Amino acid sequence: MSSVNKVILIGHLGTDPEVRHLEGGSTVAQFRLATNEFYKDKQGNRVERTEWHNVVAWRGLAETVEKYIKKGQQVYVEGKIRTRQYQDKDQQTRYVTEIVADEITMLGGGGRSHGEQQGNQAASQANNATAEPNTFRQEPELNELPF
Amino acid sequence: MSSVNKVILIGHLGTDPEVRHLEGGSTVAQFRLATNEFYKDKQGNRVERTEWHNVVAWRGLAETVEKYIKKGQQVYVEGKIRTRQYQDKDQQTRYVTEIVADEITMLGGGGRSHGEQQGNQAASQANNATAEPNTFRQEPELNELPF
Amino acid sequence: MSSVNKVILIGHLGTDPEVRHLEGGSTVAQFRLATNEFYKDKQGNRVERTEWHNVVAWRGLAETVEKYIKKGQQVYVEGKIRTRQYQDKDQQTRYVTEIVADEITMLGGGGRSHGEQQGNQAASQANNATAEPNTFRQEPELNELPF
Amino acid sequence: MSSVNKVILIGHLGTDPEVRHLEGGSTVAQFRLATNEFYKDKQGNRVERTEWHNVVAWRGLAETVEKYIKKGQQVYVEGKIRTRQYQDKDQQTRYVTEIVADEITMLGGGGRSHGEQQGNQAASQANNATAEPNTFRQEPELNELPF
DNA sequence: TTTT
DNA sequence: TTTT
Repeated sequence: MSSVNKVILIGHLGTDPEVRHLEGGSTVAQFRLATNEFYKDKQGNRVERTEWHNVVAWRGLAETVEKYIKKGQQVYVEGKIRTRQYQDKDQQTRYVTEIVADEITMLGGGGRSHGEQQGNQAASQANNATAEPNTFRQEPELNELPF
Repeated sequence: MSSVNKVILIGHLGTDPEVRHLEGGSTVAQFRLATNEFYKDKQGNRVERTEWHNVVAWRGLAETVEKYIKKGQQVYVEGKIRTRQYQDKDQQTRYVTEIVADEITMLGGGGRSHGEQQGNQAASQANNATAEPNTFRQEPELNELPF
Repeated sequence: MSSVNKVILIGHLGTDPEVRHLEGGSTVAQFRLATNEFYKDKQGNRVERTEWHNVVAWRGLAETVEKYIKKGQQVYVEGKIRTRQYQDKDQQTRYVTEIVADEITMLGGGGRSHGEQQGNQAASQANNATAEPNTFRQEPELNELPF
Repeated sequence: MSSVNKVILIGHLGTDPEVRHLEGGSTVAQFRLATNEFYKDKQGNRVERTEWHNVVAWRGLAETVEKYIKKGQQVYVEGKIRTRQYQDKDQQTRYVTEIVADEITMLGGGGRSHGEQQGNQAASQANNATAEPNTFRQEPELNELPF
């Protein structure tokens, strides 16, 4: 206890979010977010490496992702790391590490692709009244790990 | 480009660090760090969930980890997320997500176990002169992903 | 818009928190938190510098601070920077920068001073059920800047 | 000791950076960075509040700021809080709180104003080889507080 | 496998 | 003094 598990990412979405509406009424949105780093290999060559993060958003935040966040967009994501296990098709235990988002902010001024500007305005209205436009926060709530 | 990949953890080590001295002269230290969260399940019962993070430190930071960080200790870790793939014993591709540490700080005032206070003093001397005692930073350097 | 203003501090309280119960029913708690850095001056001497942060907590978080956080304790504080102005006794405009806390976590295992261990247990019960014991979060709410 | 003092900001520059080249050869760059928050006042009206941060960058990071960062640009800033005192014109002690930057990343894809895209490419070459293009890091060094 |  |  007395622990902290915090992740801060700024990157671009590799695909449109996948959204599922669960039987209990919850919504889950998932997308892959790319961050990049550059380093020199042993030969002194400059190499780019892309890290792909599995971002998951729940409930209200998932619904906002569904409406306003698109492939290619640059976003700020704040959340926590969670590794969960599942059985693959051969019944072997596999692990996947995800970033469970608490807050997602659209960066870059928007307006880059079709309808995005409208999206942002709508987002402002849909959003929690105390948050900034283009910033979406997960309401603190039960966190049931329903996978 | 223009991306951010940052992780901040506070937790306790589940085991002593494993340290390897590579043929090229580099040192790598790895340990598992526990963070805990509490939530209510659908029946309203309070459930604790432990997240285990794979922390990796390189070079000077690894050597400091080897000397001063022990099982059970509470530490602050700042770093970045990196997922790498490897072949398991059945030649299947597997993925593991790690936290590559840039900075590790001992918390809790030390003195909890044998020789720790001495350890901290030695650490201050071993450490980068501009950093705080008990705070260890990775020198920015080539980052060759040698796994 | 689309902005981020986030502060993460780990330090020790310089004094017991000052708590005020406002006429509207709100509670405010304030304390000074010390962080330390070490650097070399131009003569190569090692110098320690203490930074004192003005931390402010509101409502439920303030009440928790009042009950469980004491002078000397090591805490993790997450929040945002806010500079506000006021008139000093000579009617001159002065500025003070504060950290408005969203989350406070007790570090170091507690038990260092009188009754602290009991305090932590009580804290677990008083706390938001989905949070960790020893971690206290501000409920997202109207943020009226009543100073 | 064992402390953390970390600030993460995403905002827009209110003015072009002011850059000074000190007699000792050091360079300092300063700019004001705006972050915004929205809240409801007691009457339920939605109010915007802008927080202005004093950002300071030193040495190589200052030179990069001088070359590539302009008024209006959206940037990510990582650094630490520092409050310093000075004597005002009436010989009264005044305090100012600043964010001493360790890392500055240009956001928003650039290309918004004249020559910015070229600027980014030049920046990549000027920059530390292991960092990302558009991300500029302070080299860890003596930190002499020369104000 | 940690911690309280 | 920024941005949408």
